Amino acid sequence: MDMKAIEKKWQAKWEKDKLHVFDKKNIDNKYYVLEMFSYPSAAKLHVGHWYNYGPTDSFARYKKMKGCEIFQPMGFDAFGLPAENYAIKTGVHPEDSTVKNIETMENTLREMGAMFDWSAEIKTCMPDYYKWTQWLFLQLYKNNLAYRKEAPVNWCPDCQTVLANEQVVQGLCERCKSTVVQKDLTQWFFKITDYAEELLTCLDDLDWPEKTKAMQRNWIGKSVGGEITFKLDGFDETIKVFTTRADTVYGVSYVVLAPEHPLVKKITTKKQLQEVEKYIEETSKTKEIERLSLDREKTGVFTGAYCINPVNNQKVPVWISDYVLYSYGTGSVMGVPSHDERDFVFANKYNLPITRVIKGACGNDDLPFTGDGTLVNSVSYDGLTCEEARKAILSDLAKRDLGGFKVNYRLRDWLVSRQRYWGAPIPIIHCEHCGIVPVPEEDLPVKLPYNVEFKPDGKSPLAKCEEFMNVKCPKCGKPARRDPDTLDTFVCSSWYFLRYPDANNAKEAFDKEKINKMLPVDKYVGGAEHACMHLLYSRFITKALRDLGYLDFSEPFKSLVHQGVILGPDGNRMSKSRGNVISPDDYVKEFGSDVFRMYLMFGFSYTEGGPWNDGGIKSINKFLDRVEKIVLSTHSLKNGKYQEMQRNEKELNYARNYAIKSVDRDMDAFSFNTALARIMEYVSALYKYDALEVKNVQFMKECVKDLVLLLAPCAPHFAEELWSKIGGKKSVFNAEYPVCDESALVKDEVELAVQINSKVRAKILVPGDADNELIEKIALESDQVIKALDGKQVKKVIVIKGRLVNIIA
RNA sequence: GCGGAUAUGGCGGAACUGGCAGACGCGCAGGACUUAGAAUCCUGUGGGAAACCGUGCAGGUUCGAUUCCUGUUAUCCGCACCA
Repeated sequence: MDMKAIEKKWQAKWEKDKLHVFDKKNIDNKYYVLEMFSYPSAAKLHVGHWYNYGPTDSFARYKKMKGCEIFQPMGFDAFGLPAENYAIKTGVHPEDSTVKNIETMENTLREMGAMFDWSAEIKTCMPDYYKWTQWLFLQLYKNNLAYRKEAPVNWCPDCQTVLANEQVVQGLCERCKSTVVQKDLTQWFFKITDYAEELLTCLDDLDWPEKTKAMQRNWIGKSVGGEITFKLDGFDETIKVFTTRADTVYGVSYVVLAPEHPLVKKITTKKQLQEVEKYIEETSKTKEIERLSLDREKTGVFTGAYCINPVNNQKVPVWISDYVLYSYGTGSVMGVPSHDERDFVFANKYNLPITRVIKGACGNDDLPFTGDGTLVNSVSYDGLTCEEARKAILSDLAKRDLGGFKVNYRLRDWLVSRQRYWGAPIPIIHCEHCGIVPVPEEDLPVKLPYNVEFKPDGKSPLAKCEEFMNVKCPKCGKPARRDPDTLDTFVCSSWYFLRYPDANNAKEAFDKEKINKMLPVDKYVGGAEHACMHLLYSRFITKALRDLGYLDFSEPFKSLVHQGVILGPDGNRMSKSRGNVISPDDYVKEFGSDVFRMYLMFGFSYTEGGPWNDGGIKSINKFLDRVEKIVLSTHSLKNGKYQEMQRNEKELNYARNYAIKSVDRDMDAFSFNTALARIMEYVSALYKYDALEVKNVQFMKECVKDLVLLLAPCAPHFAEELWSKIGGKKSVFNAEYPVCDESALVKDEVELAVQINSKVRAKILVPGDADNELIEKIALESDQVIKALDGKQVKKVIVIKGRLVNIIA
C-alpha cells in the first residue's frame, strides 16, 4: 500500500468532514483526552512527542469507536526561555521564531494523523490567551492568593532570573544546570501553601501513578509536631522552634537560629558581634549546593545570648548555624544532642552538654538514640512513652501559652515572577501614591511590547522599555510604572486545560457551565518529569478557581498516565552529543506514520519505554502487509454455498472473539503491546482458516471486517483505506466497535493439565461445560494419570476450572 | 538517609484474582517456492542426553508462588541538614 498517498488522502478527508471536531450535541457523552502540549521548538517532532501523542491518539480513537464523544485538543506552551536564549544568540526575535516554529510543528503534528481538534488550539504567547493568564493573576491577587514580598530567592546567574523551588534540582538550575545562588529580592508569589493540606489529601482518590502521588506527597512534606517558645534572657523577645520531638525537650542543651533569622542581629552580644557577622557573611557566600551537602562539616557561632527552656527554666545558649534552614518551620530549632544525629555532631564539636532523656526498650541504645522509648530525666513525664509525652508536654505548654501542636509543610509558596522578556507581563502598576495597583480587567491584555532590548543583565528587559513602563495610575491618574517582570511559563500551563473547551471565548477565560461539563480531563498523558511542577500547580489553580467560584470541581486530571522514555539504540538517553538520536521523520518517510506509531505501541511497555530497535519496525511493516493481503483477498472471494459453522469456523470464531475481548481490555488499559499481540494472533488464525479447501466465505468476510475495526485505532490511515476498499461507506471511526460474543468463547472441549503432587504429568480433554466432579472423574480415569500414579493412594484432588487439576498422592 | 519503582530466554517484552512460566515479536535454525538471491510462506527455538532445573539472591506461607510475606543484592528515578 502506498502509505504516503493514503495518509494525505485521508487526512484531507477527515479534515473536510470535521471528523475530529468535538460535537457539542453529544456533550453528555464527552471524553476529554489530553496530551501535555508541547514547546514549539525549531526541530521537528522527536520520538518523545510521537511516543506521547501517537499511542494516546490510538487510545482516543478506540474510545471514539466505543461510542465516546472525544475532545482531544492540542496547543503550544509557547512562552519561555529557549526562544529568548535563541534570540540572544542569533538576533531572531522570540516572537518571530516561535510563530514560525509553531507553524512547522502544526504541520508535522497533522502528518501524524492524530485526531486533534484544531478548532480549539491554544498558543500561550498570543494576547488572546495571555490576556486570561493575566486575568487569572488578578483574581488570585484580589483574593490574597498572590502577594509580593522580599525574601531570599533562588537566582540563576546564567539565566539571569529567579527560579521557583521546584525549578532548582539539587542546587542547580533545572534548565541550564548552573549553580543557583541565594539573593534577597522582592518577588511575586502564589499562595499554594494555603492548599497544602487539600493538595495532599485529595491525592488519595486520584487515578494517578503511585510514584507521582508519592512525589507530590513528599514535596508537600507534611510534618506533624509542635511549636515551643523559648523566652530570651534579658530581651523582650522569644524564639519559637518547630519540633516533631517535643518529648525530648528536657534534653535541650542549646537553641540554633538560621543565620538569616532577623532575631540574630538583635540578640548578638557585642563580644560575639564580629564573629557572628563574619559567619553570616561566609554563609551568604556559600553556594546553595554546598550548603545542602550532607557530608559538609557542621559549623556555627555562639551569639552570646541565652534563652529559657520553658519546661525546666534552664538557661541554654543561642547559636547560629547554616544547618538550620530559615525557610522551613520557624527558622530555628532546639538542639537535643542525645536524640538527634545532627545535634549530636554539633554538640560534640562545640562542647555542648549531652543529656539522655529517652531510654530505648532494648539494651543497646547508644547516643544519639533517635528511636522511640520511654522518658527519663524529664521530671513528671518520666516513664511515659514518647508518643504520650509528646501529647502531654505540648498540651501542658499550650496551657501556659508557651507552645502547642503544629503542622508544618515543606511546600513553599510558588515564586511566579521572572526577570525575562518572553512571558506574560504581570498586570500590575506601581504608583508612588497608591502603591500596588492591579491593572483594571477591562484594560487587559497588558501587551508584551515587540521592540525590547532583551539581552539579560539581571534586570527585567521590560524595565528598559520606557513606552511599556510608563503608564498612568488607574487610581489617581498620576504617572506610574508597570511591573517589569513576566510570569513563570508554568503559570500559563497551569490552566490551559480549562481554556481548551472554550478556546475562542473573547469575553471570559472560560464559560463556567461549559467547563463544568467538560472537565475534569478524563485521561491525561505526558511525561513524569512534571510531577512536582505543572501537575501540582494545575491542581492548585483548579482548587483556587473553585474557591473563587469560577468552577465546580476540585481536581483537573481524573486519570493520569506517564509514557516511558524511548532511549537511543545504545540504551542511553537520546542526545546530539551521543549521536544516538532517532529521527521519526526518516522512518515515517520510509514506512509511513501508521507503521511508526504501531512500532511505538508494540515494541515497548507504554509506561516503561526502552531502547529503540530497528528490527522491530520492519516487522510491523510486514505485519500490515499480511493484514492487507488477507483482507483484500478475502474481500475478492465470491460467497460460496458452504455456510456452515463447523469445527474450523468455530475455531476461527473463537480466535475472533478472544481478540475482540482482549484488545478491548488492553486498549483501555494502555497495554498497547499486548493488544497488538492479540491482533497478530488473530491474523494468524485467519491465515490458517484461509488455507483450508472449503471455506465459509461469508463468515470469513465478517471476521475480516472485525480485524479492520480492531486495528483501526492503531493504524488509522491504513485501516480507513482498507475499510473503504471492503465497502465501508462512512469512516471506519464512525463504525461500531466489535462486541465480544461470550458464547463463542465457550469451547466444546478444553485441554487441562493434570498435576500429580504439583508436577504436570498429563493432559486431559474435558467438555467445555464440565463441572468439577466430572473433571475429577475424567482426570482420575485417564491412562496417563493411572500410569503416573503407579498405584499410589489418592489423598486429595484439587480442581481449578479451566486451568488444571492437582492430584495429591 | 527517606520515598517510589524495576530485576523473567540471545533481545524487546507477556502471564487476568496464587493455577501448565516465556504470549506476541525480533533474532537464529531447518524446510517450501525460485536458475539463484531478495521477498513470501511453513516448522522449530529457555537450559539439559535424561531424570530434572529454571522468573536477581536467601528463607517462609501454600496442594501449588514470577505473583503473597520476611530478609537481602543490584540498577533506575525523585527528595534530601525539613528539625
